[in-house]
Amino acid sequence: MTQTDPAPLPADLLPADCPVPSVPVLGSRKWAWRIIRCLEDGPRRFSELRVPLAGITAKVLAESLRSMEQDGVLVRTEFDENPPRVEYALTPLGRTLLGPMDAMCAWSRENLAGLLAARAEHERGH
Amino acid sequence: MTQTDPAPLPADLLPADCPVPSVPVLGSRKWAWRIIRCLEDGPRRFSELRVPLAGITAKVLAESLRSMEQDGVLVRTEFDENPPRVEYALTPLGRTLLGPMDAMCAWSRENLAGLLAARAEHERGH
DNA sequence: CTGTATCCTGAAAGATACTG
DNA sequence: CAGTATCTTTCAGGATACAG
Repeated sequence: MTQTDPAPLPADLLPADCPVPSVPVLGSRKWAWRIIRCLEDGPRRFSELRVPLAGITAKVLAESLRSMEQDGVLVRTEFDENPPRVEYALTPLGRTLLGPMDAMCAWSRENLAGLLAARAEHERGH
Repeated sequence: MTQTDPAPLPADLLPADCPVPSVPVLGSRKWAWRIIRCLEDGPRRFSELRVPLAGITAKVLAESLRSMEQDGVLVRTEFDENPPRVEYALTPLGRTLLGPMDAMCAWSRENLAGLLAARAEHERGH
């Protein structure tokens, strides 16, 4: 930073192209990615989400949904009925995530097998 | 899990219903995203990486690099010199990540301010 | 049905000291 | 220079029980 390096990697290299260390909303929240996918085709109820998100607990699902609601990528709508009914839907902002996600999903589909193979190879060798 | 799950898949990698639950390599590793960015323009030495990755410890950087090497997205090259010199570079596979990452970075640039505002709003009001 | 309230675990990260 | 070795911390996630 205050040093005089011959050919250093500038400390501001990252902010120029990548403002954040990881992807907001999707980083550091295990289920966020899949939750968004499950809402892609329309609003879903709490219990509806639990089916495709096999294994998720109510607690974690509720936490994830609340967090994502605070980020503005989905909205929670509570209907005054009995039994209670709550729906979650992507916001317009949330929908803008789908494009970038598609790119990442395509990459994963194409390279997941190779990744697993590479890791297995390394584990055998050492 | 105490459940009797008939198909125990790598829960962090393989989807139940959605394409990909999270991004391999980039998910669940805080610094991976930025490390790849730092290698985008060419090989870098260990100490060179520590500059733009301000705050990362040697331990975490080494761990992250090892992990990513095992995934096959980067290679570690050790030169037999004194003082020791080691370079890290993206593999062709690693380079294929840059495209999808660009899409995500663009999204972040465009929406980060809005996200922070939305969260701040939620924390203030409710 | 849609959650909360607790308690617990585990993996990644950070702090610090040391080494070939 | 390029790491390793420990130790501690942190916090998302999971198990379970309970509630409006």
